[in-house]
Amino acid sequence: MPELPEVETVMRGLQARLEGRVIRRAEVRRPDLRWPLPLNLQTRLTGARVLGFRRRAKYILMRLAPFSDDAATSVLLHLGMSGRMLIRQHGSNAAVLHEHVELETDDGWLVGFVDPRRFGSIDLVPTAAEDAHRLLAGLGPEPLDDAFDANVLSRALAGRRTPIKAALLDQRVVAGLGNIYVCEAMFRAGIAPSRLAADVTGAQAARLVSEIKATLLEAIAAGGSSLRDYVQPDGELGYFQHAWRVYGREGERCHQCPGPPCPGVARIVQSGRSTFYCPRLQA
DNA sequence: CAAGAATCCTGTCAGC
DNA sequence: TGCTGACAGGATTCTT
Repeated sequence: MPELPEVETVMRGLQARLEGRVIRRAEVRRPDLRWPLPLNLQTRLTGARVLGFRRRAKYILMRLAPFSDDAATSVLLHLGMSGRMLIRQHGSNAAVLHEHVELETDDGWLVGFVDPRRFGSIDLVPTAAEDAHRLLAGLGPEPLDDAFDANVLSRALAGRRTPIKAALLDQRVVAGLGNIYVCEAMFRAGIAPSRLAADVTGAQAARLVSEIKATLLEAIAAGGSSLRDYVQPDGELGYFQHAWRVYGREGERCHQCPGPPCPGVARIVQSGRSTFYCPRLQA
């Protein structure tokens, strides 16, 4: 479930294992994921030292030290719907299904990119111009940045005749939210998902901003605290249990309705995707 | 232009 | 059990 908090947790796990290491061996096992992979990906990875990581929206950027004659390059990675990173020690391993890329570090660890649905992507980008990459250039503000505030959100929503749910999923409005965290943040902010973006008031935008930040921060904290070095015993990196208040809870009580019992979490479909919400608390 | 649908792909689960 | 259809955490591209 790679939305922003999961991607952040995956990135921290990669950082702990890869930062400062040299990639002794790289294996790119297919020519494409969502898009064609760079023809020189395997070559560029092999022998490269990993300098550091950063996250932008749901993308992970891994900076590589320059080879003698070229500019510093970053690997741009997106997990799509089903992408996972797998970390394990060299040796004693059966083949993993759908492991499309595998790295081996100079201290004997294997880092695998596993993605059954292949909606993920990997590209190379000059480190000096990471944000100019076509996949990053159009992204809206980072939700956890101070620059993402009520005014910024209000301006982004102004005039949009689309449901607030769809607007918050639009990565040009705010970058990093997905279906789960949008549902959770709207529930916490008491905003009905079908309300038109343009009709969200300034006060409601402020409430949304603060609940988006709180929801994401809590999830990141849960990921960091529930994983040892961000790796679970099975080697899966960065995924964790989290108790959603409404997501996936159709028919259950929301536990926040005052007075009479909650009528139950409702599920509707908006632009082809499930929305979970409390019909009484969200207006 | 904006908004919604269709699309890429595989795995899982409910229902028969 | 095996089959079928619905659905899944994303985001671009195609239609209206």
